[in-house]
Amino acid sequence: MTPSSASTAHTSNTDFYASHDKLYVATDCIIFGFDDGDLKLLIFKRRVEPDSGIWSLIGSFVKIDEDVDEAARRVLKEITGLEEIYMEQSKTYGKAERDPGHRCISVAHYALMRINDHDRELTQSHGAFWYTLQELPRLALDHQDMVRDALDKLRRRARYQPIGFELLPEKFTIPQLQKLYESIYQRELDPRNFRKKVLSLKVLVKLDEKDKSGSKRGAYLYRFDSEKYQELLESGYNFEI
Amino acid sequence: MTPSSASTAHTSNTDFYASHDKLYVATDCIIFGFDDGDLKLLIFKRRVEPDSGIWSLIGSFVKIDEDVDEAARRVLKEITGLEEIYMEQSKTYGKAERDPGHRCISVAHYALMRINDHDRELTQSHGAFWYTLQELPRLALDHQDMVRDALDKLRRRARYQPIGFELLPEKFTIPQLQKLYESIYQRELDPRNFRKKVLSLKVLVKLDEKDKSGSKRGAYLYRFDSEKYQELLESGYNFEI
DNA sequence: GTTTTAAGCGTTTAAAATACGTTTTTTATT
DNA sequence: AATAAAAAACGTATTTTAAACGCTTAAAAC
Repeated sequence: MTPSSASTAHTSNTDFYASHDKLYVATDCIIFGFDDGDLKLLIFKRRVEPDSGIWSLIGSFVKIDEDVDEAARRVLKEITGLEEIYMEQSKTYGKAERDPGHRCISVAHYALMRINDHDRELTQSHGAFWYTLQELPRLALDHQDMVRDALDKLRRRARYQPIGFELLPEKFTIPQLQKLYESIYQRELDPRNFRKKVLSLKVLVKLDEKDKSGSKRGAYLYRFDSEKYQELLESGYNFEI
Repeated sequence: MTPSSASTAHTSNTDFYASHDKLYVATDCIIFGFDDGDLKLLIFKRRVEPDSGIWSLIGSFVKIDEDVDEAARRVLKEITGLEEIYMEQSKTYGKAERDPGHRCISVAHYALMRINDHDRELTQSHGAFWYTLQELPRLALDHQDMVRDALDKLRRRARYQPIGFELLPEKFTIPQLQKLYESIYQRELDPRNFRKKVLSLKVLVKLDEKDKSGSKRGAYLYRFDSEKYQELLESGYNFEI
């Protein structure tokens, strides 16, 4: 009855496991999106009792034959209809008392997605809505901590991996990209220095189109060149923004 | 029967949980130590069947009423006899097939400790030994991945948090500190620039003692001033090495 | 006393970050 | 039709930080 992973335990005493038929494992998703110049979070208003009306992250139990990250992808698909979403494991929340009444460990994941991409009706039919970080209501359980920690990880990772592009449409302008980084780091950046910096990374391709929605003059559209980025990585380059 | 954390699931369909009485949660510890100029890892040779003789990380099941990080601390104490060890959650390993035969999710933690501090007899009585990263034998299950990922996280974190000091004795010399960073990053550093950099951080206190073990001339001992570090942090300073 | 070795202090050069000026393109206004 | 307004795009100067390298010092070994 000793599973071979737990066989790594240096004690072979596993009899406390007799009562372990009540340990649940779940996953909760911190879903980030960028729209209207603001970083937003997709949260969910429960419609069923108990706790109907309380905002929380979207989650689910992990099935017995399912990878934990697969469970997170399943949740994302159910709520957004999308399969190819950038996702990272954030942190596992394992306090014995974090969920009153039951022992449940949650493996949080954060996801980055383009808000326009997904089926707005589907999310609304689930009672899910986008909130800016400023407007965010109080969340259930330790979900507040989950958001804080995920944001922290997102900020750190965005500095050395080009994950920002996951939040923008395929084609975007430099000023749009700047607004994204400003909303992630919650501080203003100098437009001239920002432009210089991102163009020096050599992973953006300038297109012949302009986007006129943001200004009179319009700004050139760019796209992220992931092949070029891979090449650069392989030649020992390190991205940093 | 719906736990309220999983109540964050937007689906109330929880009947797949019927078979969940066989989902185990464990923790495995990646224990780093620094000795003799080298970064080392404490690993464990199983003495009992099955898998006797296979090297692996040290781990244990999480008890039903125990915080996950508490479980990791318990493991650390059992194997080293120490309670106050620096520890961070690393990552959760949740592939359904990671442990042949049983469904077991493992929440890995990495720990940093001073090798001389701990009870060598205790570790040896558990069949645990220190190995350098170069000498590391093949490990059981996905423990190889756990080591790689933990090392990656350690490297990233060591750049912006003064965690290196957890691996050194209370009093240490600048050249010792340099060797530590060299062994973490696996590359040589210029001693003159390194000295300049760490002293500019203003968190080391020079003592009136010298350590003569490393050279004829001897090098001044320093200690890390954690109060000063906290002060600096609060005044918006950010440590970076 | 001379050699050897690492510690400790310093300077020079290169690169990166920051601050800020100017021109360009287009729409709106008079 | 001329002009003002606003953001985009490009450029330069300054400051800060990182990298490269020289020299002196202290103490043991010969």
